[in-house]
Amino acid sequence: MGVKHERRCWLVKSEPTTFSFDDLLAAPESTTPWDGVRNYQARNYMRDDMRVGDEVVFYHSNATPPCAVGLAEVASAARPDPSQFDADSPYADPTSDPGEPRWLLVDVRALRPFARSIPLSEIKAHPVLRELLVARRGNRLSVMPVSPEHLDVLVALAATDVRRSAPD
DNA sequence: GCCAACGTTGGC
DNA sequence: GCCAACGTTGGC
Repeated sequence: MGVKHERRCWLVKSEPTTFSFDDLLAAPESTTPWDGVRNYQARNYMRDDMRVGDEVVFYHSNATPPCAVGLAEVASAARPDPSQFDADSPYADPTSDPGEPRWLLVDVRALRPFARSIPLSEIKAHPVLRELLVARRGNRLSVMPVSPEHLDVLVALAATDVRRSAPD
């Protein structure tokens, strides 16, 4: 028997007015290069820890309400982010050395939208999900780890109908 | 639009 | 190496 890889799970943020989960679903192969990450910690997660097939929660930031909207997966290993060398890109970094690019990206592929989106308010109020990094005050990472246990809770919650406040 | 939190920059 | 200034993120 081969050695079983431990699951690694992630959450990525995107502003839906810039790039939404629907945009990802509509992209060729439902896949896009996750470019523009300009934070060292987020870059290091992509470079050192992300593997093809890792599950990814897609989160809409700066949305009304901010919420987790669907499931995606890592679809490539980390590679240089071309936008850092594109002078016309808002993500251009003229100080990055093409021989040793500073910024990396991975491809992200949409798997399926959640049956219902889970708003941040519900994540914060949830006894387990409140531990998520995205629920922590002041957190600004655009790529962050999520434990498999937390991801499972979130996915199960997102598969349910909106909870009724009273039985019929 | 406001502002708290955070990362980065640069003077010293 | 410290830290104030600044820019950005992102919830509200």
